[in-house]
Amino acid sequence: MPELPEVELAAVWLRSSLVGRSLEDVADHTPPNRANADVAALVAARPRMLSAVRRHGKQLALDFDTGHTLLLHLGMTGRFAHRPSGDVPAHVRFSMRASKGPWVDFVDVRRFGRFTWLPTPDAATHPAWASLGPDALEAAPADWCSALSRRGPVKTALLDQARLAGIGNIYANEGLFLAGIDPRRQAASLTTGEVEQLASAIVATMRGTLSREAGVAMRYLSEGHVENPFAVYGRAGEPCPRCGAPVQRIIQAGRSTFLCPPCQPPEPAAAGPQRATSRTGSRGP
DNA sequence: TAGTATGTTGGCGC
DNA sequence: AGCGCCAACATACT
Repeated sequence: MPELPEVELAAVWLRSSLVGRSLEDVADHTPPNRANADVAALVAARPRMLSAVRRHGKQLALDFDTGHTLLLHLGMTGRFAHRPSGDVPAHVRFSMRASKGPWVDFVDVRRFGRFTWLPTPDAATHPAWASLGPDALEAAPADWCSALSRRGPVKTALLDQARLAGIGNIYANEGLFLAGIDPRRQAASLTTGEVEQLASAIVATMRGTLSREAGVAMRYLSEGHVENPFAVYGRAGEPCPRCGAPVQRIIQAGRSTFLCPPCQPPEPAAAGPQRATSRTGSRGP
């Protein structure tokens, strides 16, 4: 379930499971007909230790003692899980095991996860990292303003990893609802105050997930269904938790958008140009 | 069976 | 050039 909070939890979990411990085994479980050169290179390098795990947005960098780095994106369904022993479950791509520890499996049902094996620890220069905007949990107010100063709907702008890194469909939807902003509004039409409200709503929702799932996420492979913890995401037709009106689902840029129309009204037409002008003017050269 | 799914990317058209 | 839209990627579930 990887957006920024889930990737951060994966990083924390990998650090506590593997970093600094003696690495006993690394195994490639990719089927031969889908062989992956980067996973093969990881195994062939025979690393003895995972030295550090870093995260930026939804990207992970696993630094090994050999000087190599595995860049890893979890895609839609990538996740790590403990396996005490026994048969390798379906959809495991590769596994690592520290001495006296369980196997740590990278599992990816839909196989949208992407790896890149780098010969240096300098992940920051790789395009997958260099092209990312500021991390959503670290971004300053000015970063949010500039990320949302371009054309296009605010919902779509939030999903652009080159503007702000780490926001996915869930947190974009939740943040816009909590801030009372219509996802269809032009990003550049938001006032500075609205941008600040949106930023704090997204950060608060992310921190909520981090604290709620700390120590709970990345459990064993078979887990029961978890209750949807979000206000509007995935709740089309259900009553809005604030006003009771039915949550509406629309499509933007091919992705589902959930909103409560009364709580997220369109921008009043008369105020539009004034707001856009005031913010643009304050950023002048 | 058809529709939908938390992400990214490349191609196409404006 | 830059931007938005959409299909594709692979698989599971309702």
